Amino acid sequence: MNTARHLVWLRADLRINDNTALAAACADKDAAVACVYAITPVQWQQHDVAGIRVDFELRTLRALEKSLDQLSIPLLIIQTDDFSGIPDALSRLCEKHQITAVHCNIQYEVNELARDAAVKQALASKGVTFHSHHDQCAVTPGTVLTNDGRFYSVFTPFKRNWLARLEAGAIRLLPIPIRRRHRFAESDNIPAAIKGFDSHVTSDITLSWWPAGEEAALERLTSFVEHGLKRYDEQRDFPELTDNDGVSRLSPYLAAGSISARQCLNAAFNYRHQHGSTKGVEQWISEIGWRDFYKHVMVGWPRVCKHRPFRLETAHIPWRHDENDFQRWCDGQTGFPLVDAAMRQLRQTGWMHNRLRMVVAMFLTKDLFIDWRWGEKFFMQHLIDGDLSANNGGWQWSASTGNDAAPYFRIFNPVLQSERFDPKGNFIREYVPELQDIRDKSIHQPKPSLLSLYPEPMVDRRMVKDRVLSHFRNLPSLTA
DNA sequence: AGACTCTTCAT
DNA sequence: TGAAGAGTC
Ligand SMILES: Cc1cc2nc3c(=O)[nH]c(=O)nc-3n(C[C@H](O)[C@H](O)[C@H](O)COP(=O)(O)OP(=O)(O)OC[C@H]3O[C@@H](n4cnc5c(N)ncnc54)[C@H](O)[C@@H]3O)c2cc1C
Repeated sequence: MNTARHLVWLRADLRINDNTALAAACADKDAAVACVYAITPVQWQQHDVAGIRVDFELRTLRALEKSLDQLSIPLLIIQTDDFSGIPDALSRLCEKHQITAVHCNIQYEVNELARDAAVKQALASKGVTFHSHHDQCAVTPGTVLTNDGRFYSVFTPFKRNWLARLEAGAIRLLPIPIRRRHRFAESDNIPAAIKGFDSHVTSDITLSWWPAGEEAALERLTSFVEHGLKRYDEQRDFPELTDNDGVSRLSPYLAAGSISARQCLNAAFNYRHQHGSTKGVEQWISEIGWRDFYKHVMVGWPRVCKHRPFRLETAHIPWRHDENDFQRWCDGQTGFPLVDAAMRQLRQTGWMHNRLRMVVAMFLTKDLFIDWRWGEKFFMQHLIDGDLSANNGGWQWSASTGNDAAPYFRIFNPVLQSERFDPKGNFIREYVPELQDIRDKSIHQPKPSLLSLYPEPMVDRRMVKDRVLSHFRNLPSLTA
């Protein structure tokens, strides 16, 4: 008798726990199942995927291959330059192995949706069915709507509705599928590296901060829930507490899909059930809410995928395109210690603390008045957790071009932010060795010195607010 | 998820 | 002299 053969196309869901597409493909206990992953270097280049993110993903795949093997599910690899080659590559794969159904979890970005539509069509012409599942968000985009049936553009009411939906029923995590009885292929080799995507981060930091795979993700979650969750609200704004579980550092695992947002929420809800609610738990649940929120916004307003501002009236703001100033920001040579420490953290570790992402993004877009899209791109090129919706959301928040963004007149002062959130200068000293010997408060704004290698502040903050106001003050109000 | 200035009122 | 609150952007 012929057993059914199903394919799971893995993308941003590199796990066997709580994976909707994988579970669907395995629902038929007798079906033989294979997974496939597509390497698309030219597309990645166009999407500014960071080398360290590719490296992380390849390492994740190696761990995943082992756990899939336990289920008697091979992991296949296809490679095409960009998305346009995928319909053909998948069709041929299905033909070769007589696969009749392909499952995947939806990615909501514009290019990814177009890619999937083309794949569906190509497969249909070969008699192969294509099933795309909602999986990435804790609550499915399009199902959290305002009373008049529109997507929320403001977080607070969104969150109220979103949370009510989650709390209405228990979160049910999908189990690991049972082992297959039949196997129709062997796993392909997973390349150790992809040309053009070298990680900019040293291997010792990579190994200590970013162990890859599902198990590593679950360990990170467990450690954070145990040590950080309760006091998250008090610790989350202090970058120096990162190594003490001040924040979860789960973002790369969520971006690669080594862990699901549902698994994270489930852990938080369980903790709340056992130990009672704290501000910390509620705040962290809220952060997972932001992740869902920005994905929902992207579905409701796809223009944010296309370098366009959410607030259309800000489309013609004459942002500066000054290469030299931009380069100093990229290099962490602005002369503002906290900004520079943050940018160097990004380059040294592939990650940056949330408070600092806001500080450096606000500095680039407001103090330097440089185009937020330049910063968005640079972040994508260096972040291990680079994610279009969260990154775009964060940049448009900072630039005041987004939905529910920072009001244009509410500009961070990087020196005050430094005094408040790195009071002892511990974080600055960790990443800016030139300032290592400054032990007192002056580290937030070092006195200019001819002997110092550290640069003087690159901008006179007294003119910053006037410039921003002059461009934002008289914007027409457009809606769409 | 701010910063700044000005006023008031208690030392 | 400065803490606290209000108003402004
Ligand atoms: C300018 C800017 C750019 C950003 N770019 C990205 C990005 O490319 N990828 C990314 O995952 N996050 C991005 N963020 C959001 C946030 O900074 C990171 O998710 C967070 O710092 C990751 O650290 P963590 O896992 O320890 O977070 P935690 O504080 O432990 O939060 C848990 C999880 O909640 C989610 N989350 C938290 N805050 C946000 C947020 N503001 N928006 C969306 N999701 C959030 C993340 O998935 C995170 O892993 C950006 C923020 C800003 C201001």
